[in-house]
Amino acid sequence: MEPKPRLFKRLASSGGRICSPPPGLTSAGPCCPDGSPPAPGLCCGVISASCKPLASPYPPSSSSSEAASNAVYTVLVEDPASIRRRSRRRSCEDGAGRSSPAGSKGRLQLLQKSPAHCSGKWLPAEAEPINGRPRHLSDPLVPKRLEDEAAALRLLDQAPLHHSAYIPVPRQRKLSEKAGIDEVIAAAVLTSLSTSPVVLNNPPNGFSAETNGDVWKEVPAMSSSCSSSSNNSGDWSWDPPSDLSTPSTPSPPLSTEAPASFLPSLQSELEETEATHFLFGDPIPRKRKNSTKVMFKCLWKNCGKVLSSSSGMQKHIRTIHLGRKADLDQSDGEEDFYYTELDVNVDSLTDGLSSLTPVSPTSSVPPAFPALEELQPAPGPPSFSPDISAAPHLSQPTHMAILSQSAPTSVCHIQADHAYQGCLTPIRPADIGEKRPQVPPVPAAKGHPSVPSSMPKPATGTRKPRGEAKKCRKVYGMENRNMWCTACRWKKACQRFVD
DNA sequence: AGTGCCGGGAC
DNA sequence: GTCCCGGCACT
Repeated sequence: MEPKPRLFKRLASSGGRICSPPPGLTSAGPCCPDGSPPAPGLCCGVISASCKPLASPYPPSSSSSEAASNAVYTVLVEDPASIRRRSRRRSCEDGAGRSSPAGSKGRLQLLQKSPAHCSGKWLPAEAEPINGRPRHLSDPLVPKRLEDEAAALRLLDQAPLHHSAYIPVPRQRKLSEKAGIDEVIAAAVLTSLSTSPVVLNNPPNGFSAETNGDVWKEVPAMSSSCSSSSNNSGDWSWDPPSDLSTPSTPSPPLSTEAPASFLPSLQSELEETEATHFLFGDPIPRKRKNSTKVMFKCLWKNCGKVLSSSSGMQKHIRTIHLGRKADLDQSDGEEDFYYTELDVNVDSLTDGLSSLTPVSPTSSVPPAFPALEELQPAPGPPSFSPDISAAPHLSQPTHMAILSQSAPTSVCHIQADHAYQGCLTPIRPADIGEKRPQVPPVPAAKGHPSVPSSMPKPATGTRKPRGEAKKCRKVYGMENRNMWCTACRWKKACQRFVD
């Protein structure tokens, strides 16, 4: 994936906010709406609609991002001297900090405003060249406060518009170590800033006021919710233990493997879907009543274990259900699909916590499945976004309709099917339907240790009575065999429409 | 006959 | 371990 061209596209077309040296000025000076300087010698501005990419000096073989990096855009900036808007033309450097040959004539710091992705597409903090050289957060020449603000702004601009509480689940997160550190710093700053009452009362769409000074006040809200809390996607993997007792949503582990199985051709489509989820779904309450505590419930079939920390739950799932090594902290994020977050009224908590499956009326239960969100008008978290790509086949409308029709408890059915997919080995070329998330073996079928003995078990030697439920063959027909659950395809007991 | 899926085999 | 399929039980 090459995020940069898209970044530019969006930035250019959607009034992307940037920082640029004030006209005729190179010295630093407050010029942002609230008076805080975005960076030394830079002014805030908005890319106007009349962007005109220049011919790229690069050879034809150069990437589009390179071409984009040389584009000249008309930028509306606040002139610090006259405090009036001016139209300027600036040569843009691409967001990754690669200076274009034309970089000498313009120093733009792009503050990405892509609403769709908090995921690994954001730009490393140290990669934004200012005044001709890369500026790193650790740069001693940069005042600490500016560092923090810059980091906060970067996070802000990478956060989705309108919905600080809506968390996208990234399909892929691969952050450089440096970038990760910068994230942590920025997240810490934002966290501290997010305690402002202004933040908590922000209207979801407050961000639309691009040029309004208020937008800056909202920075903490937007980015903090994205970076340090309410993230079910795992975009922001920093999940300090101290955070676990706070009413934050789980911070899923880095997922760097899962995306490997995704069809490249689906990438862009999935991204759009992701963005949609981001904008319209997955609300996770940022603020919870003091009387409630966030718990994490294992959704694994017949498990239902409830833990108080996301990391604990992930470990539980990873070790107990996924059969992975406990000592491996590395996770591909798959665990995210198997637990949900519960807002539990602390008062109702009892000793038997592990056996509880409390569901508070105010609970925000993240759909264990991305596609399910579309079926839920009520705010529910991504899961994935949850990773929408985790179940590409379910994104098919017809499929969804069928599922929702024949499976009142869609989650259960999907989970079951999902579970059986764990038996899949990656992808047989002929069967696109195989492109499903790799999921652990279904506990019921394998007699997982964690499965309670109460699990109904057909007497050995006797055939399981045929169920009443329609099976994949009937539902989808032979012609849509690729839509069958794996079990059905293998002539095994159907795992999607279980009886 | 059509379907569900067990049991076993190939890989 | 995954994946497939013969063949039996059931409708």
